[in-house]
Amino acid sequence: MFTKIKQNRMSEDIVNQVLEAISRGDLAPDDKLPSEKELGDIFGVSRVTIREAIRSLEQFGVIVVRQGSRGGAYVKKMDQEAVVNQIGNVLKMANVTFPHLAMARASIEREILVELIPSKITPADCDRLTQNIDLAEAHYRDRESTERLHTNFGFHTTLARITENPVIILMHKVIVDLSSHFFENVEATTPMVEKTFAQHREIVELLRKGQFQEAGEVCFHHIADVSKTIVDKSKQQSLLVSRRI
Amino acid sequence: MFTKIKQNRMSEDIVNQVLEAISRGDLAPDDKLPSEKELGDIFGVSRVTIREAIRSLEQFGVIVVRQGSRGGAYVKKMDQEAVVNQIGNVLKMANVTFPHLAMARASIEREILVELIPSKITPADCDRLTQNIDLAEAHYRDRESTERLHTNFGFHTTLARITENPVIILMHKVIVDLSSHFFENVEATTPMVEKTFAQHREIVELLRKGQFQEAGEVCFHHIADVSKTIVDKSKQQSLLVSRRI
DNA sequence: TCAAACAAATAGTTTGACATTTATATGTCA
DNA sequence: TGACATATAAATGTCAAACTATTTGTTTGA
Repeated sequence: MFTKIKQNRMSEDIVNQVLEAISRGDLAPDDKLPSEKELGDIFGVSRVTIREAIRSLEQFGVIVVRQGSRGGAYVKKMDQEAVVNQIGNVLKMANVTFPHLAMARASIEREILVELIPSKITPADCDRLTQNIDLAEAHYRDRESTERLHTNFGFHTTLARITENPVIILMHKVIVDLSSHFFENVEATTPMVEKTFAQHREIVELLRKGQFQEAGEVCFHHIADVSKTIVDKSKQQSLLVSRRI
Repeated sequence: MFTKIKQNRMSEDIVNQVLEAISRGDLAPDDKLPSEKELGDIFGVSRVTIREAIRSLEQFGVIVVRQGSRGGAYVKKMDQEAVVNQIGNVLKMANVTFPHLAMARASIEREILVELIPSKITPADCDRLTQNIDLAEAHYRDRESTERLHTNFGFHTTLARITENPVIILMHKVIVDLSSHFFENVEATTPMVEKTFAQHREIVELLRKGQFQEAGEVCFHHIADVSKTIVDKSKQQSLLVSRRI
């Protein structure tokens, strides 16, 4: 019926006003907020209060603060990477385990292939995916394992991006980012890596042929497979695969 | 190659130490941090610096601060609701539209039904779903429309919870919460509502019979349908269905 | 021309004071 | 004794003024 009110704290009020200004577009990325002193005059509060508001806004992720002569609080571009990082940070405090992430990822990617991509994908996208696999193989030949890992994830991220659905892209990237840590701590064996390349190629081929349903199945089981391998290997190395991230 | 270092700011250091303490479990939910004065002595900094750290931690969502006699900074329980809220806040600053949310939701729920639920669901779960529909119908008869809406969403949230996968549960709830605002601004017509009840019942029946694939399809199209209705109605009322949330 | 010194602007921090809020203890009166 | 008012104490909330540290632009001098 009634909603609880809580007046208190001027810094909160300032935070809200700034957030709204950004939301409205009155403050655009790279815009500079007035200096702490000026903000104090504008809002009629002391520098201390302004600084507290700035700390909140900074933690919220909407501004960056630089020191020095041309320093100050600058509105941050809320790009994908920033949003993913923020969400990732929040999720780290929840009790999420690798198997949960893996399962979610497998399911989301299947939907990406089966439902979300068909109306969007172009031959150019397929070419880009193929290039990605080629690059990953090159990295593997050159023994650049972290680069290879990164490129491999790039394959899946590219798939997500084809959907042009920011919700899907973001959720997928959050999951991939949080998962990647586990991959980095497991040495990849040759058959494992080559199987990955083969399955990636198979997926692209199916996509080119318009066999989205089949591509989705291959992808689902590909991710389930790889994740199972990671879980097994992690257990051997007694890593905390089932503990929180 | 190299990773950027950025020392500066004692409050940052304090934030990190507190976060780590919480992560380690040295600080559990409902624990009280020392008072600002004491923290100042502990870390060897002034109260102002402590307060800035506290504002960051508060915005991060890991503490709540109460004023007054038994006041202070208390470690917050990072429950599902809190995590969902945090992520929702972040997502509000991204350029997400209702159709994106709806599509993502339809896909995720199909996967929930097809892939994630079958190994988990029990007859008791089905009973709970049926009860939910009954309750929603009761609300509808009593003309309690917001209650009905809330209960209807509860049906889908219950489905997600059956997976026992926190990643899925969280992502789903974030999407539902962000979507709900659009539903609230559209008057529901009788045929629309009754169709929803019918489809919910159909889904439960299919689940009872173990026809998960079919249940998934029904659910997918149910959500797609309802969302399309919302989009159309919103356009009539010239709501910002395609603007950011 | 280049480098060192300087100047200006801005965030980072400290200190000390006072205001406000809230739970609890204390006191007073019926 | 019980209920209500009042005082008290322990927090957070806010302010003001100064000092420090850092960054950047500008001037100066060899």
